[in-house]
Amino acid sequence: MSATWPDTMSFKSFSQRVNLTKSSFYGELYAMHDFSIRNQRIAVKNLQTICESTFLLANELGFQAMTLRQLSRQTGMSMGGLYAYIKSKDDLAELIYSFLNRYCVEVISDLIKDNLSADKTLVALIHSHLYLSELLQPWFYFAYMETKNLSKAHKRVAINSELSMEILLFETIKKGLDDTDFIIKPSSDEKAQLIASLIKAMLQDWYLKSWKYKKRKISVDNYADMVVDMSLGYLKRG
Amino acid sequence: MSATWPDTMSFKSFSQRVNLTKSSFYGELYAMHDFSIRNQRIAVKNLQTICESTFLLANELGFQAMTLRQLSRQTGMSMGGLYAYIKSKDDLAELIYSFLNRYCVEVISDLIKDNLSADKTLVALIHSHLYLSELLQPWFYFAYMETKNLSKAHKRVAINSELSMEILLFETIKKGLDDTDFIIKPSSDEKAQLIASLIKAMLQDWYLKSWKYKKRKISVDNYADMVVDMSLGYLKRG
DNA sequence: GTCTATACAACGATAGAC
DNA sequence: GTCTATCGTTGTATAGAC
Repeated sequence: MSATWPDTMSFKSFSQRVNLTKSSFYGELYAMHDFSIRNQRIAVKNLQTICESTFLLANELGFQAMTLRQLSRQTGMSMGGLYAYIKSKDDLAELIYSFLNRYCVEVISDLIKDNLSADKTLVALIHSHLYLSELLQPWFYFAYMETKNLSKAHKRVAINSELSMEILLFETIKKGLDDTDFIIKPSSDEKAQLIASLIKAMLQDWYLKSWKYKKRKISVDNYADMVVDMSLGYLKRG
Repeated sequence: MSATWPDTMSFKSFSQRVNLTKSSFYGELYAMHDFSIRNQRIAVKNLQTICESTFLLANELGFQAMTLRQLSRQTGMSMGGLYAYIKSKDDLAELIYSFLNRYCVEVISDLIKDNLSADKTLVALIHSHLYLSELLQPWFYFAYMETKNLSKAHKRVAINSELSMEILLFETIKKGLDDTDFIIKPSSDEKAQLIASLIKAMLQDWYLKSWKYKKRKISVDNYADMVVDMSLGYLKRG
């Protein structure tokens, strides 16, 4: 996750570059928070079980409706065992949310370092957001649906990070207008911002309705192409 | 809600046509379900209070997290008083969901009776969906976010009605391709369906992120124009 | 038609054994 | 590091007075 991004990005090449394996991913989660469990091998394995069970239950019933007794049954751990990893039920939601946030910021900020032209940056932003949400679909879905359950402080972070992708899109569109890569008539910041919002709505639908797209056998690459076509089509046409 | 729709539809003209007043709306809700309360005037007033309080709490905390004690406080009614209107907490969610569903089917089916050209139908579908969700924003938001809390039977209804708007869009796009109003290259049903999904994602963002658009002072008419431009732009360009 | 008072199940959380 | 047993709280729901 360091060299510049290639001009055409596929899900396959993205996955290879990010190189997200379960053990490295949950290893980072373990490293971030300081858990009372000292044995890393055991802790990482249990963290994975806890997170995946939470997604299974929360994405079916909602996080609030999910009880810790259900989670205990699903993970095969006891209530006491669970509480070795989480301070409270709310803490579990915040653990998941803040790790995802930190992880994504890392990947995306790595992406935009390269100083590409506006249209290439826009394409790269669309692709990488879709690919990242494809790799971490349950995490993205959970973060979107369960923001309500976060504490006030975390809620503010959630809203900011929700907006940061939109700001990136917006600034790229503005850059494209300045460089006359893009045309909007009549041109205005409000309009550029609205386009950014609409692009983000399309990006979010990929992980919010993933069951639908899987069922229709639409690949993330197909989806990305269509979003790019609609966005750039509009921006290049004027 | 009977005559044909005008060629250009604004939120104002839509509102006048649908003529949705609180008393008529909650009157219909009272008529649909049979409540034990015989005094219609009292019942309609209380139903409005209950629904609006539910939206206030559920859209802030989530429906599951909202307790009936909180709802009792918010409505100014006692627990016993509430239970004169609902059989259970889940019943409340289903009451809200199924009434919204019935109401929307009525309005939308009324709309597509007119046999307009594909592009006019598409514009009409986009406008009327946005306007309806603007008039009933808390209802739409609730229905989207709280589908998880419905019973299995209601969940299936929810998914079907979620798809029905998409099917309408899809069939309109296909009609436009047959009539060569629209161009997609290479043309395929999969692609037409994907466009329908993306349009719906943009429509949903209007009521899911309404706080954001209100804050930016973007009117539903502005939003509708942009969605139409992006959709028709793509479909007319090929 | 609405209230107060209460039943009782289920929840999150913890202490202490192992 | 994990389990069992248990605490206190809070939730949904109802019975009976008014």
